[in-house]
Order: sequence, then C-alpha cells, then structure tokens
Amino acid sequence: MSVRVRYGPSPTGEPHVGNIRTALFDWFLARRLGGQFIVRIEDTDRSRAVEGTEQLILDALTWLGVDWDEGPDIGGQFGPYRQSERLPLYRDAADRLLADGKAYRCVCSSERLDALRKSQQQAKQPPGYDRRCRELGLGPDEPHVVRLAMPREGDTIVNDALRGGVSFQNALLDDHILLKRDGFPTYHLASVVDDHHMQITHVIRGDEWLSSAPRHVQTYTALGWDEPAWVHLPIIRGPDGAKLSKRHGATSVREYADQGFLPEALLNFLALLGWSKDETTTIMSRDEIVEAFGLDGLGLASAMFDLERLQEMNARYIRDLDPADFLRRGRPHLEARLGRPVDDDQLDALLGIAPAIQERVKLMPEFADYTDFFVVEGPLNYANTDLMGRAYKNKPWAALESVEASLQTLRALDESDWTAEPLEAALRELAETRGEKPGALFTPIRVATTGKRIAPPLFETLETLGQPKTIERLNAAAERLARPDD
RNA sequence: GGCCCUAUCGUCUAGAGGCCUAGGACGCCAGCCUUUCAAGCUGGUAGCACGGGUUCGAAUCCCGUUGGGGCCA
Repeated sequence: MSVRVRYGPSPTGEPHVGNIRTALFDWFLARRLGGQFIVRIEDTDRSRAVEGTEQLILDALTWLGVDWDEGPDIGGQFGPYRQSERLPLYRDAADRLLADGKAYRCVCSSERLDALRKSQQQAKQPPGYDRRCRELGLGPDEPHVVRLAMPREGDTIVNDALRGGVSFQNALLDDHILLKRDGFPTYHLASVVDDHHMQITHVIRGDEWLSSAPRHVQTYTALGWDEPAWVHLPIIRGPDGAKLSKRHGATSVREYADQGFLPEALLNFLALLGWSKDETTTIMSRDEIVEAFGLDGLGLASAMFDLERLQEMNARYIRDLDPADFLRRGRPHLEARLGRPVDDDQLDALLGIAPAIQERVKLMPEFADYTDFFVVEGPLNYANTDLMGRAYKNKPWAALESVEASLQTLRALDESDWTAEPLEAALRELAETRGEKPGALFTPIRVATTGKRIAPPLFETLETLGQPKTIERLNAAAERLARPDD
C-alpha cells in the first residue's frame, strides 16, 4: 500500500511556524517514500474558525515550495477535504459505535460536569467524566453528547514509531466526547474517521497529541479499524522554553516572509529542528532534504526556535543566490522604498555589483539600502558630518580640498577607464601624493555618491554609478562643504 | 496536582558499549584581511544534569533523583 500522509490544520488564524514545521515533516516523509501528501482542513470547531485562513495556510505551503496531491482546493478521490463537509461520516461512525454498545449518549449538564470537576479537584482525584450516563442506555430524544465507552481496566499501548510502546492506564482515561451537542465531532473522532477513510498510513503530529493518542487507539479498536503508524514529533519551544506560541512574537510564516526571510532558508532551518541528516550537513535544498529524510533522523527532545541561527542561514542563502535571481527578489523591496517601479535596465545595471550587495544583505528589505542611490535622481540626503568622516571631523575646508582633488582625478579619467580597477588605482595614487590615508580620501566620496556611511565597496559602486553621476554628486558635495553652515 | 514525553557546549545537533582526552554548525572571543559595512580565513571559549547499578569497559544499557516540556484540568 502506498504511503499517505496528511496535514490537518485548523483554520483558526495565520499558520504558525511550529505548525508548518509539522506539515513540512509530513511532506518530507510522503515525498521521500513516494507517497501522497494530503491537506485536510480541520474546521469542526466553529467558534474558533477565522474567515480566510484556509487560503493563508495553502499560501504558506506554496511559498515554502510544498505541494499537495489532495486538498480542499484541488479535491481528490477521498474528498471532501474539509471536515465540516464530512459530517455524515462522523455521524455514521458514532451510530455504529452506539449500536455496538461501544459508545453512549450522555445528557449531563455542564453545571454538573463543572461541579464534578471541582469536587474531584478538592478530593485530589484525577479529573474526568464519572461515566454516570454510561449504563443508562439513553435514546436520542434529549440533547446529548456521544461518549466513547473506554475500557476501565488494563492498559492502552500507543506504538509510537519513534518511542516504541507508550503505555497508558485505562483507569485514568475517562469516556471522552466523540460528538458534541451540536452534532459536530471532536478532534478525537473526526481525525480517526478521516484518517481511516482517507487511508492515511502515517499520522505525524506534534508531541502534544501523545497524551490523547490512547483515545485514538481505542477509537480505532472500537470501530474495528487498523491503526496507522503513529509519529509524535517533539514540539518547538520559544526562547523561554515554553511551547512556541503567539506571545513569543513573530510566529506566523507570513511574518517571516514579510521580514525578508527566504522560503528556502526557513524551510532548511525548520527541517533541522528535530531532524538531522548526519553529523555535519546543515545547508540543504528542499530536494536534498527529501532525499535524506527519514524517521531515524528524528530526535525526541523538543527544540528551541533560535532566531540567530535562522538569520545566519538566511544571510547565507542570500549570499548563495544567483545574482540575477537576487535582483529579481530584491526588486519589490527597492520599489517599495522608492514608491515607484524600477526599469529592467536599471535593475540589470546592478548585475555586476550584485554579489557585493548579497554579501551584505541579511534580510531582503535591506536590499533597498544598498541599491536606492543607484536609481535615484537628484540630490542625495545626508549629513555633512558624515561627508567629513572621522579624518576630517569639524574640518570642512580640509574635506573640501580632498573632494576637489578627487573630482579632478575622476574628471580626468578616460571613460574607458571607468571600471573598478583603474578607479582604485587612480584614487589610491591620489591619496599617496596627497599624503592622505586612503580611508580619509574615500569616505567623502562614498558618502557623496551613495548618501550613506555604509555602502557597497566604493570602486564597484563608482563603476556602476557611472562617471557623469559620480561627478555630479561630488560637485554637490563640494558645494555643501563650501557652505559653512549646513 | 495526576498522567505522559524528554535530558550531549548558551542554541540546533552527531553519537545506537571500546573509533570520544565527545565531532559539526550558530553565537561569542581573539587574530589576519581591509576604503565603510560585510564576507572570508585562522585560532579559541563552552557540553555528556546528578546518584546508583550492569560491564573488562558507558555519553551510549537499567533504576532512581532532579530539571525541562506537553496534556488534562
């Protein structure tokens, strides 16, 4: 039988990196084993549903390069793929259990349940439903929930693929609800029924489900169905050690995308949270991960989401981008800065200097910082103190002299020599003849031409900028320095 | 509180009894390089939670303790 793995997100908000990491592992395994990856929307909790989230979830997967074989948008032979559209299936399963005496109707009020819980708490008893309705054989007339009649004695063993058999005492497990009063199933029923009907072979989910896994095992047994393989993944923790959640700040995939993380970097980073290929490999493409992925590489201890590591990985992915690709991805950020579109020609002109910029950009929005001055027309905005730099601090006249010397040298340069190497040679020579430190000479040029103290390497910058614009900006700088108060 | 999971540098991890005076990566520190900022290179810092066993031998197996986490409230 072919491997079938599902990802079952609830449409309750922006998809979370912890949650999406589970989807990734589902997908890695499905692809590795040549099976199917299925997306199933688990929307049976109507009160928590948030409009539009389903699409956000699918978008997040797509952004990361994850594709699915069956899902709410494309259908499939085991549909529908939204639990809210599969209600009859849950009803049928519950009816069967009821008929077989493996489940029962319960009419206990929430007031009674609350009181029960309180007294159990006071008596230091394990909390849980006391099975009052279990032997009553209640009919369907009154509003009711349906509960599973769990075995009262013995143990339930969950055969987790990573941990082996995990044993739970049945006496400690209460008769949980299968169908709620409104006729909607709980997760416990819906996931089991769907996993069975959709022929899911591997249930890969977060560790937080391990404690309810015996309920699922018992549900399979009661229904007479074969269990899937259970794989409980360690959860991801925030910096404080607790399970990663919204209160840890940025946690949605969208936020990372907006901050300028590359999808391949996030994917690589997430894959390494709880999984490893070998003792040295850290940088892996999607395909390489799929090829190497396996249950034996999974760890059992929960991992902390280390933002610094993600950032480093992102910077590295940016550096390794093909320059043309880098420019293409950076373009929207530059356009956002400028508030206008950028011509193809202008972008193409940056191809030569792109690698130098890639080395410096850590997060994609920074692309604009290193490129805007190339495409901007008119005067640049900067402070005169920056122009003078450390060497000419409070000495505008000296800075002016230096700029004018540079101007003279650069004007004299042949157009054919307007490339990084001759530029560097000419300016270094100038510094030497003037008895000036190279840095002292270069700083005003850098600030005058880029408007910034931090910029790409100077000579490549001048080359890319071109002679006319360089001269124009140096002239502007000289004028500013000549004016005492500015 | 009960049940369950888990435990190697600050972080992510390699390690499935001798290959371990514990390897890699991020971070951090120092040096080199240097026109800013980066990148790069070199070196360094730092860990098997603790206590008992088992064994000729334990990071690796067993038990307990402690810590962390999850679930149920």
